[in-house]
Amino acid sequence: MIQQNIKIAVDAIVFGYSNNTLNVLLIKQKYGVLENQWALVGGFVKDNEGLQDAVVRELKEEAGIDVDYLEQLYTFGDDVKRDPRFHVVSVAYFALVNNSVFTLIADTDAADARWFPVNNLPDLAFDHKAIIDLSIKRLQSKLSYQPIGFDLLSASFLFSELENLYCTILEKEIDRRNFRKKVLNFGFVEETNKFAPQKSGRPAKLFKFNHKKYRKLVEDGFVFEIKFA
Amino acid sequence: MIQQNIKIAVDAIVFGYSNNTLNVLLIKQKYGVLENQWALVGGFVKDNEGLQDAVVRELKEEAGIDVDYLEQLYTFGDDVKRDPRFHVVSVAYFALVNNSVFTLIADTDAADARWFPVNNLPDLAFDHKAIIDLSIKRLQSKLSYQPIGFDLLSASFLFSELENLYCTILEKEIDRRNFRKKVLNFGFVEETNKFAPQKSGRPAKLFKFNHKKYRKLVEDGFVFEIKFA
DNA sequence: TATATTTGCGTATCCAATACGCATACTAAT
DNA sequence: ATTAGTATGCGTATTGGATACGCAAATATA
Repeated sequence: MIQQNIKIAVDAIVFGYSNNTLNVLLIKQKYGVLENQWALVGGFVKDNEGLQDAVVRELKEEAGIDVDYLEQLYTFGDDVKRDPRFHVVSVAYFALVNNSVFTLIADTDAADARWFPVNNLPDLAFDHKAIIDLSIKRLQSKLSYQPIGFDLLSASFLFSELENLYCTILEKEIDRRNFRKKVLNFGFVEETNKFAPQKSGRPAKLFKFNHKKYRKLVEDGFVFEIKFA
Repeated sequence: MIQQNIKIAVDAIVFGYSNNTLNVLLIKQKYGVLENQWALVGGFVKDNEGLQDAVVRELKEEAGIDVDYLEQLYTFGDDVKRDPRFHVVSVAYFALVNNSVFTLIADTDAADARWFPVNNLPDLAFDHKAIIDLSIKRLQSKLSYQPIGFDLLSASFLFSELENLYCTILEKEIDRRNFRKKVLNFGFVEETNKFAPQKSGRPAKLFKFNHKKYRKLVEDGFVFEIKFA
């Protein structure tokens, strides 16, 4: 049997969107080496535990949440000193939660969990800042060719919310009217008969993302894509 | 210190292109558990060795090559029994070699190395078949938004070769004339004053991919993209 | 009643992708 | 020689989707 002194960890970069701001979930552990240090949700993989299972477990233990979207991002292990204690390879996962989860984050036994706006992050443990930077790039590019923006909103949402989400995350100006036309043309974003609680201006209909219709379209060869000049 | 009985390995999926065929590099190890079994190039990461360093080392040891393109593909570790002996997480890397490397592969001390056409693979060790399938999908999609096709050809190449490469890998028909127009329009594929050894038909100029020009264009905001109906 | 504000729909324009015609330059066969 | 065959290289017409706008509708507020 091979002798090897490398540990495997997983980390989760969880994004939430609220009030026109993109946020990342960070935790401050109550005990251990990372006490008093903000860090990504994560920890060591257990023997006979799958990687994704490990992430799901850590998300539950440390932040008390289930996420809406989860995919592997990248495995960090080129710098053997990224953890100063010993050689750790970390498999980072990219996760999204919708607005209702966003509002419900609470501290757990293990850690203090909080949302931080991506452009106002505290000092972070290890190379977690670099990992978050990579995730943001991934989120930006994914937004263009996969309908993951909907995972950051509530089940029903306003067009202006969807539009602002794209604007703020991609840091681009987009034409409201052309955006609407294009998205409605896809056919999987449907208007409901409900209206949003009134603010100012003309009352706005609530819309829904029809997952079933989207899957069907993809099966028939549809390729999602949203671009801006 | 944490106790953990998981091993970390790396695997490389190396693609080569020749005679209108996409090939994968496989090895049959001369000793050990994988004797007489075709498998991807790979092995366990050493203590205090970076992941990418490990891949580069294995490629040299087992196949005697340096690759032209290398990037992390995916980390396989959801199935804790993917290696029946013990729990192994494998970080898979995606690699490309150009035509001159392709012709030079030789057996090494460690293993017998051979190219196999992707549509005619032998039985493979572990989950290596699934890993290759994923790589092919990655190659197909990368071809559309990164100029990696050039890494599979010689330094100078015919337009028909580039064209066939796209056709065979993407399994699509494309209009020769429009393809040529589009690629030349990019500005980083330049004609040389050399001609290819004559076959039949009108003599064809050799072309080159100008890396420097490409990088400059990208800096100025150029986004590579090649699509087919 | 006027003003501000946001929503929702429609049309004109333009550019890049597509479809396709055809001359060119060679080899090979008769 | 002449003809057929083959692959290269260049050009133009068409079109469909992205872009740029104009503007009416429906509410709150002053």
